[in-house]
Parts: sequence; C-alpha cells; structure tokens
Amino acid sequence: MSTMPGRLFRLLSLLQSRREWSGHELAERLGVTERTVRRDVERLRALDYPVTGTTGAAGGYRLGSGTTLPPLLLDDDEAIAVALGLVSAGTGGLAGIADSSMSALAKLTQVLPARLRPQLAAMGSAEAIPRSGIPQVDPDALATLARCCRNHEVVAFDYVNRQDVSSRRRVEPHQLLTVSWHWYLLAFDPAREDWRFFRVDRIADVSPALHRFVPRTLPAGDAASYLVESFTSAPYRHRVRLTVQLPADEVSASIHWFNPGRVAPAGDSACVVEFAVETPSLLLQLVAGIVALGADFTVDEASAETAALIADVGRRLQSFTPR
Amino acid sequence: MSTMPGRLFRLLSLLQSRREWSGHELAERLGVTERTVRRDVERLRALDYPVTGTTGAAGGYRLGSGTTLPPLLLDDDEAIAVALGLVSAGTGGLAGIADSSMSALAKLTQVLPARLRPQLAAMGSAEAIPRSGIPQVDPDALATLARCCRNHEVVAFDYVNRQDVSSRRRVEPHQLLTVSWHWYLLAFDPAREDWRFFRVDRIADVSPALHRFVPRTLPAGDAASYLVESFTSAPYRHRVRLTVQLPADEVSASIHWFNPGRVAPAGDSACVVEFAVETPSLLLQLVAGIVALGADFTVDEASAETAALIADVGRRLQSFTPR
DNA sequence: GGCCTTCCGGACATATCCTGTCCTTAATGA
DNA sequence: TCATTAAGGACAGGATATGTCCGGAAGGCC
Repeated sequence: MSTMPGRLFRLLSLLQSRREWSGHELAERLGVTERTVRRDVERLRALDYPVTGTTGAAGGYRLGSGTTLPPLLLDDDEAIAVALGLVSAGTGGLAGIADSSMSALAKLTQVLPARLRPQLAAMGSAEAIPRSGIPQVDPDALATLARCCRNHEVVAFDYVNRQDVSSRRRVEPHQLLTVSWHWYLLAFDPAREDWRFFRVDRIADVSPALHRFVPRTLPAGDAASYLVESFTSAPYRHRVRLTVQLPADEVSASIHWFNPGRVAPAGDSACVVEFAVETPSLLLQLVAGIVALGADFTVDEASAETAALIADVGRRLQSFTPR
Repeated sequence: MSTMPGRLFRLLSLLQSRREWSGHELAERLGVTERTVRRDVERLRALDYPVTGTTGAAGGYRLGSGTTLPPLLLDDDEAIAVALGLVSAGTGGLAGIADSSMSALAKLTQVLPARLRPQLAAMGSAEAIPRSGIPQVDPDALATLARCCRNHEVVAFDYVNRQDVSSRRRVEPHQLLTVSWHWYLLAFDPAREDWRFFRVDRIADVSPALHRFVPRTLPAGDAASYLVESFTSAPYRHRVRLTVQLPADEVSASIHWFNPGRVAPAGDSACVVEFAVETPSLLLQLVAGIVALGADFTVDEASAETAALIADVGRRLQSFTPR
C-alpha cells in the first residue's frame, strides 16, 4: 500500500466517499506528509480530476464536477444497485439508452467480484415480489447476452415460447432492446434461417458458444420499429383496436402500458389505440382503463371471444356493491 | 499524459473497454515498451485488480473478476444510463436497494461533468413518453435530496399536493424510499411540526439550505411501513377493499401495482385486496384486472360514488362489440 | 486589525523507482 | 516443431517522489 499509484486510487476513493477532507486528515489516512498530499492532489488535477481546495478555517479538499468523469469507486451494495438499475433502465424504450445500459452492465459484470454474483441474482429475483406483473430478467443472463452482442459471438440458451414449450436455441445475437418493461433480444436463428425476437425473461441457461459470426444486415432498417411491427402480426390471443374520442397524448398519459401497445392520433381530438395481449386480466386492465376515461369510443377490431370476455366482466362489474 | 499513474488509469480503462488485449497493442496505445506494459500489469495486480494473462498464440491480457471492485471507467452515455437506471431502480421497494441507489447516485452526480447534466435531464423527461402513466422524477432533484439526507442538510423546494396547490417547503429530509414506481421523501416539516411524505415527482426547484440539523427519531420504527400505513389514512377519492377467492400470490402476480396497494392472505385460498387511488382510470384498471381473473369476490368497502362509477363502466363495457 | 487555520507551492538533498534494452523461460496452439 | 505470447531477472542511467524546510495567500473569528 505504500506505492504511489495505489495511494492515488485511495485518495480518489476517499474524496468520493465524503464531501470534504482536510489535508491533515488525508495525510493521516494515507500515511504520508501533508506536502505529499498536496502533490497527490496536484497529480489528480493534472489527470483532469477537479479537486477544489478552499482555504480558511473551515476549508478542505473536495471533489467537484469537471470536464471528464473520474473512475467511480463503488462499494458492494452500490454496485448491486447500479447493476439492478441498469437492468430496469431503458425500459422506456428510448433508442440509445438501452445500448449504453448494456455496455455499462457488461463493464460492471465483467469485473464484479464472484462473491457478489449470488447476491445480485438474489436481489434480482427478490424484486419480483413487489414488482408483481412485470417479468424479471436475470441480470447475469442479460449481461452475457450484451457481451455476446458486442463481440458478435454465437450464444445458446433455453427458451420457453408463448405456448410454454421449451427448446434449446443457438443464435446470432444482434441487439437488446426494451419495450414497455420487457427486454427483447433480436437475433438471427440459423436453424430456422430467420430473424426472431426473444423475451429475455423467458431465456434461461445462457452460455456463449465461443464462436464468432459476421453480422448480417437487418431486414427492416430499425430494430425497434421492426419489433413493434412484429407484435401486430404475432398470434396473440386478444387483439383490440379502438378509436377513442380523446387526444392521443391524453390517452397515453392515463394508461399504464406494461405491455406493448400503440396510440396513434386520428385527427385533433381522437386517436386509435391498438394492443395485443395474452391474458384476460391484462386485456381488461387496458380496456377498462380506457373506457373509464369517459370518452366515446368505437371498436374497430376485436374477436368474438375477446368481446364476449369483456362483456362478461362488464356484467360482473355491475354487481360491484359493498356488502 | 506521460506520467505513470495516468498511464495506469488509461490501461485500466482500456482493459475495461475490450475483452482482450495483447501486450503489443497495449504498448502501442500507451506509448511505452512492452516491458513497461508488463510492469504496469504487475502494478495493477498488486493493487488487487485481477488481470489475467494467457500465453500462446491467441493469448493476451484480460480483466477478470477479483475480490474487490475496481474503479469503473464509464464514458458519457454509460454514465447517463447508470444515472437513469439508479433513478428507476429500487422501485420495487426493496429495503436496502433504495439507500444504496441513492448513495451511488449521489457519488455519480457529484462528479458528473456539467455538460452532461442537461442531457441527463432531457433523457429523464424524454422517458416520460413511453412510460406513460408512471411519473418521472428529475434525476438531479433526486440526487440533491439524497445528498441532503446523507449530510443532514435542510432542504427547500416547491411542492404540489394532491389538490394541486403549490407551496414552498423547507424541511429536514430523512429518507428516500420507493413504493410501486413512486419515489417518496420522508421529512420532518418544522413549520407544521410533523413528519410528512412528499412524492418526489411533485417536488420542483430543489435548493439545499446550507444549514445542518440534528436527525430526529422516527415516530414509527420503520419508514417503509410508516409510509404504507399513511396511505390507508390518506384522503384518496376511491378506496376499495375486496375479498377475492384466490390465493394472495396469484392475485399479486397478475395485477400491475403501479399504485400503492396491498394484498393480504385470508386463509389458504382467499385474500384481501386493498388500495386507494385518485383517478377513475386507475381505479378501473385495478378492479377490472381483478374481476377478469374470474374468481368470486365480495366488496368489503367502497363508497357509493366509487361503486356507481364502476357499475357505469361495467355497463359501457357491455356495449363493447366490433363495428 | 490581529490571529488562527487552511491551502498553495518553491527549493533542495536524498533515496527511490521507473524506463528501455537486453536476456531466458514457460505455456499455448497450429 | 515452430511461432507467438506472457513472465520476469539483470542492469544502467535518468527521472521522480519524498520529506523537510520555507514564505505566501485566503478565508473565518474574536
């Protein structure tokens, strides 16, 4: 610990852990003279780390914000929090964020101490309880997929499809993206000779085949729009399209889209809402939420089964009286 | 850039940015001899950074996972992604995570370059569009609040309450916590001489008063349970309590709790669901989602207004037919 | 204004350490 | 077997880091 560069790391760590330090304290902690502390601070400044020193009786050194981001020194719990945050980030579906999140997650998990991995996995699944209804993804699996995307490595995993049928896949991963709280992997499946989307929460037992591939070009230009498009053609059980007599932004602000769906403006004061879900409960949460807005609506598309289900729940709602 | 410690930082950064590097590449990048690279690697190892070297034709250096987390070197986009992730993390309401997230966020924003702040704010609000229905909090405000909590500093802000009345507050911040996708600040309000919860998304214009306070002891032992308790006594417009003939975990797994609510088991195959919301749309999303599960239920509590609203939507749902 | 505390930085001597240039060894894969 | 790569010892010369001086400047307090 007596080596100079190591001391610089420790100094940086100290400066991040507390708001302000006096030169004397730092000297004691680092086991050197105050003059050397001043020199170390000087060195950090030369490396573009903005250490500001204020003089006077209540003075001291503090790390400010500069033009470049210094290395972040996180403790164990903070690292876990960052990893979990990255997994749940980008769920908005913003284009750039998911990519950056994944590269950050790849960096973090690459150096994450082994003893923290079980803890991360435990936290990830423990969160499933309060976040009911939203599928949890394994942070480790997500990180592995991200690494394979970046390195163009073939990856294998077990996949459970919507029909609950499990199979082993071996694909060329292309991109990870998020839509409405779900992570999706876009990959080319050589066995089926086609592009497929995989929901990451249905992926298990990820193992990279140590084999590189040359990236293919996407059929559609943009992965995100390709994904949304593929939803509308996927065989979901309940597919609904409505025209609601309310502005589009008013509808989308009032409804919680925990599942893929679209709200498109239709004129100034109306919009078309479209979504496809599998379970009755999700279907009704969306339909009832929209109907409760109080506006007039017309049903453009819905199967007989779907309409019957909705009508049935409508009947049952009328018996909703206390006692 | 020719100084030795700076080169060590650069070496670490290189090792984090790519999976594997040969000694020759590193020497070229760093502008030194290969022998010096080997010495630098040696130095990093002495600092507990697990750099593994593999010999042979396809050999090279790579950074593995060791016993301690090395400083994370993030680029601009990754830093933004981490900050956004931390803001959306902990939304599960897990006890420890929110605290760790906040301390990590405080560390990050403390050193975040000024030029990235507007970008972070823009991203934070841009995410509001796809995440419709879930209130967005300003990452900067959250970070400031976190810092004030940690340092026991009095903080002032504008607050808009449920009745849309705005006022300037000046409180002693105690703790930040999350429940169902909402951030709450627990603070003591000296003007009102009582503890209050503030929803962070309704807080604006946060400015720390540079004044320390001595932390008071909480009336209840645990902030989280205190918060849940305060919900049940808050004057929400629609309060509902149901008994559903389904196991508790089955209900909580099917319903999306984007608002505070509780599911308590009542025997083996029944449970009591309780929640309180302000808007009709939220109310119906919850009620309809539960009714759509198909199980029998009885209404233990609901105001006449609430029941009427639900019955009305039930009527309208029956006219749900295509064309 | 005096006085304290804090950061700032020059000068200098000494010892340390760092770098480049050799070299050999060991491991790995084609 | 051979090429390639990491690992590391030896050594000389130059660079640098450290501690111990020193005086200066700036802010807060009595």
